Amino acid sequence: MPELPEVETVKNELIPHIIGRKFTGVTFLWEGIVKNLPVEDFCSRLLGQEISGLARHGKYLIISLSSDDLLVMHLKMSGSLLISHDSTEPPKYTRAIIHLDKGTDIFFRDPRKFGAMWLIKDSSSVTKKLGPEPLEADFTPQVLAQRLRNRKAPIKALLCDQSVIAGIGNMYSDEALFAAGIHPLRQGGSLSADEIARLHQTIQQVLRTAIGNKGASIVNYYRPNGEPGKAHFEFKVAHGRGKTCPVCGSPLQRIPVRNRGSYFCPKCQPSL
DNA sequence: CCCGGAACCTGAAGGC
DNA sequence: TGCCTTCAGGTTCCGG
Repeated sequence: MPELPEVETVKNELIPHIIGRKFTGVTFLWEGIVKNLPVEDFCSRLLGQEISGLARHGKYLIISLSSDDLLVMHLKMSGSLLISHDSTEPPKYTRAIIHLDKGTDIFFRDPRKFGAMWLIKDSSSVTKKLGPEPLEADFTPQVLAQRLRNRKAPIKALLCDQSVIAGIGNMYSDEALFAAGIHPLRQGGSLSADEIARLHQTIQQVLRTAIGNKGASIVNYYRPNGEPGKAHFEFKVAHGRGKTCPVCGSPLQRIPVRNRGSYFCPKCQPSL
């Protein structure tokens, strides 16, 4: 599932292949992937434009174009962006093929059809709803404390809320909470300053390690070259169905939080 | 504003 | 073998 480390990897590995390239067309295998305008308009506006930049905001990818258009993409749960250099056949579940000059294609593969693309003029419609970037210098323990203050929702749900912090999802929230020894159902506002400092540190550590491992490929995530990431090999609890705690050996527990499977160690992450 | 649950999707895996 | 249920989950929308 693409979260911040996966989207960051896609961005980094896509950049050398697409910067300076021009759009020569788009082939749709499922038109529902474009959300905010008819696909005909989408295609005609892209045609001939040159890609000048690629940035990540939270889990969003934003491609800047030679006009003032921005091509925004979200991989949601099961999306991949795969580079093809020689007009190879698109893999199963490819929903759109973005054709660039010099023989480069990008396959937007997405088995569950949650992925999305928008063509917009102003990135603020995307960025204004996002909280701070957890790996930026301005994300301090004090900022985290302020975002959690007086919140009654489970800390697990708040970590996954993009307006609280940008880029964290189900896997990395479970990993960060385990590393910090905090129970996923603790109310956000009940965390002590010590716990917030620990959580701030483990959020950054977990995300940085995963970026170093090029993301986690549990299901449906691939790097642009088609290879899987390796971050999931270092997961302690995330997706740990039927497993035991690597620290104390207790059986991991699974509870739904906001209808999302949350794995944790009942001994290392006590509820009070 | 805050919180929780449903809906959108489809394939994999496990139970019987 | 085959059917049924559960699990996977990012985001948005809706009701309280």
